[in-house]
Amino acid sequence: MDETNEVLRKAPLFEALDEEGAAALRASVSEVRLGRGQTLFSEGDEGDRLYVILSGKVKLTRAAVDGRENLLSVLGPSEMFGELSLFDPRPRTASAIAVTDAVLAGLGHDDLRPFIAQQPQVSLQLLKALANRLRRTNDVMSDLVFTDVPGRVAGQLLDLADRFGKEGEDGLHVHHDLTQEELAQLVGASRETVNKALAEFALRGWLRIEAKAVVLMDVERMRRRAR
Amino acid sequence: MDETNEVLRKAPLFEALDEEGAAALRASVSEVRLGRGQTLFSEGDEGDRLYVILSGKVKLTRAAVDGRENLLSVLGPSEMFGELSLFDPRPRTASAIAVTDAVLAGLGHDDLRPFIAQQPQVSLQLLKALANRLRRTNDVMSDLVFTDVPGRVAGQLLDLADRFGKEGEDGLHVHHDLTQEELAQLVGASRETVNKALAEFALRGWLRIEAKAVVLMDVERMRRRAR
DNA sequence: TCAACAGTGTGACGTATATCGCACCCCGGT
DNA sequence: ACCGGGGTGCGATATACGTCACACTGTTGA
Repeated sequence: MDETNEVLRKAPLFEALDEEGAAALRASVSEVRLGRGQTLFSEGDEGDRLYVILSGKVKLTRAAVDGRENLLSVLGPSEMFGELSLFDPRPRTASAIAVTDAVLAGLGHDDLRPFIAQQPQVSLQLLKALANRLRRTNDVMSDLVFTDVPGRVAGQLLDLADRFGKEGEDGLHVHHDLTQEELAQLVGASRETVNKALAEFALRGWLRIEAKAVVLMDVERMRRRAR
Repeated sequence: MDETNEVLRKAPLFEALDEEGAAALRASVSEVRLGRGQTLFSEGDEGDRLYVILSGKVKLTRAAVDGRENLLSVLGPSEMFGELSLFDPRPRTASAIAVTDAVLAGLGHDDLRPFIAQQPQVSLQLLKALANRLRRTNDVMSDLVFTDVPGRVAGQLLDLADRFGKEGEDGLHVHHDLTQEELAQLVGASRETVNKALAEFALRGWLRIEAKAVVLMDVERMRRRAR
């Protein structure tokens, strides 16, 4: 539970609180452990909990009637999800599935409510988080309209690099933990097209493909290709 | 200024306040009048004001480098926009342009801040509004991925019908005030394709096309076509 | 140790949709 | 009254991408 506190401290929601408040909030946190591929909740479920990722990665997905899937986002440590149901008590509109083994902190609506009422910083922090998410989502939307598949793949890889990238000898290692199928669902394209785009980038020497990871070797060119 | 108060009273942000608070907030409101086609603010501008539409319609647009445009949304009376910059003080990420003559109430960051601190209902209301927007935006994103252009057009018309529709003798009148070009930008498609989709719907007797409006005559079929 | 299977790589083909081209029509301004 | 331009209707052509098909590889686990 020590690393729990460690990561929670960095989560925006807790950062806003004084030591006392943070301790009180932590007390009502429940820990959840998920194995790779395990579902935390599904579209349509009732839900009144918000989660902060302590370790691992989680994907948020939506399914069409015919079974096709679409990834809304992939989240990593210290990131938050499931807040929508707190302010808008309707069934979940996406499923949450662990991409890797993961540990989460779960926080109920009722536990959080008093903090919203008494500590304006908390609501402000939540508002910031939502505003940010909305901006990002709008960006993704514009990309879907304006940019072709290779461009979206490049953009998505750069985004993943920002969040999960580690600088190395031979380039920027992005261990995204996604299959190409999942990457395809994330950019709204078919697995095959994404595969071909990746192959093309590799051929040009812009990146190297590894298992569930890529190594970016020419970030500048990737950036130009994305827009 | 009487109708101003009338519409403001209905706006979610004000609904949450007691009479006293609402009066105080209204006092710091500034009124803005826009002519059709006039720009309120542009992508990249600094901005620390939020707007509530009192009358008329406003579109939020983003432009690609090559000049193509994409409509994020079209908003009508009592709807709010520009809040993102309040919690996340970065330049505006979209332009706001009047689709019809319009009157807006503008509210500065600094005017609103004390209310967020002291009246938790206000932040709660804002959180609800943002959560709702996020859900809608995610819906639109899924549509872009899953649904073909005619489907998206049908869906968008139904959405506009919900917000601007008026039941009439001969069907549900949706006076959206958009050119087909704008409608196309709203669903992320070309003007021509949207035109053909509309023509197809009209041919089947599902709707009638009027100047900057449509009359939905078979909502059920439209709804089935959308998903 | 091998079977089974999930994930990946790549070509052939079909199709939705963008792009281009043009004709028409309505409406507002001179 | 008429001209001009923005908005619309619609066919011909080009193309990016999805779908299908199959072969290859690596990993898991019996």
